[in-house]
Amino acid sequence: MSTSDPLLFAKALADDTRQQIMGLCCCRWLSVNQIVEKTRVTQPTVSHHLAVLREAGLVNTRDEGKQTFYTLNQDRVVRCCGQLMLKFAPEQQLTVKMGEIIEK
Amino acid sequence: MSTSDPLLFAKALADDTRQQIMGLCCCRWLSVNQIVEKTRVTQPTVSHHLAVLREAGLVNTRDEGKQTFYTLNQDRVVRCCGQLMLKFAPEQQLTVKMGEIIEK
DNA sequence: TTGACAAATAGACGGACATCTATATAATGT
DNA sequence: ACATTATATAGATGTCCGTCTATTTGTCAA
Repeated sequence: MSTSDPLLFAKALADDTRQQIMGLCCCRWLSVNQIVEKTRVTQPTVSHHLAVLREAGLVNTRDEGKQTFYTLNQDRVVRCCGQLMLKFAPEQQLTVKMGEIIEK
Repeated sequence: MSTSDPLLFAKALADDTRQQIMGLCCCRWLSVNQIVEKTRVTQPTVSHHLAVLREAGLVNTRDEGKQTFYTLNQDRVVRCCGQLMLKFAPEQQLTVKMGEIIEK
């Protein structure tokens, strides 16, 4: 799962519900049911989206009894974005520009 | 075109042909026909993909007589990736990690 | 072991989209 | 004006994918 395929990454992000789930799982662990409660889709649909995110390496999982908890893999987000920028913005002064973006 | 919508950005990237076109237009200006020659799809298909990239602000255009030249908007790639990281990797030390990614 | 709950899987369905052919629009040269 | 070339647009078609219902798998408690 260390190969950061830009296409796989982009496809995983290319859905509204999935980005919503990513936002929910950012900085915290949530069970599938907790995610279902916070979205407008059914449990199987959430499971489906979590599978897509898992295959893209974008979430970490932790089993606990009957429940499975998910959290966003922030490190992977950074590495995938980094890959994208290396590929599609090779002429840019990345460290400088990133500094600007982070500050404002 | 300054609103960097993460979903629009991801959808624009979520296609193999489109990423291929982005790679071709990276660091140089190409006419539509030149792009067609370097891909395996027809001219209308290339025009369609260029329209998607244009609507996402990912390409710049220059008209010259009959031809239209396209080039990748690297600055926007950086800003969109920056937005994604701010949204989905808020706990990461971005400047540090980006440094690591750029070096290796 | 049975019942209840959590999550994953299977299968169906509808809409979104990538691609094509055909045609329109626009610019240039004869 | 007409022919030619470059690009965009229209419309059709097939495939992918997001969503649902129904069911299965797995875990825990009584």
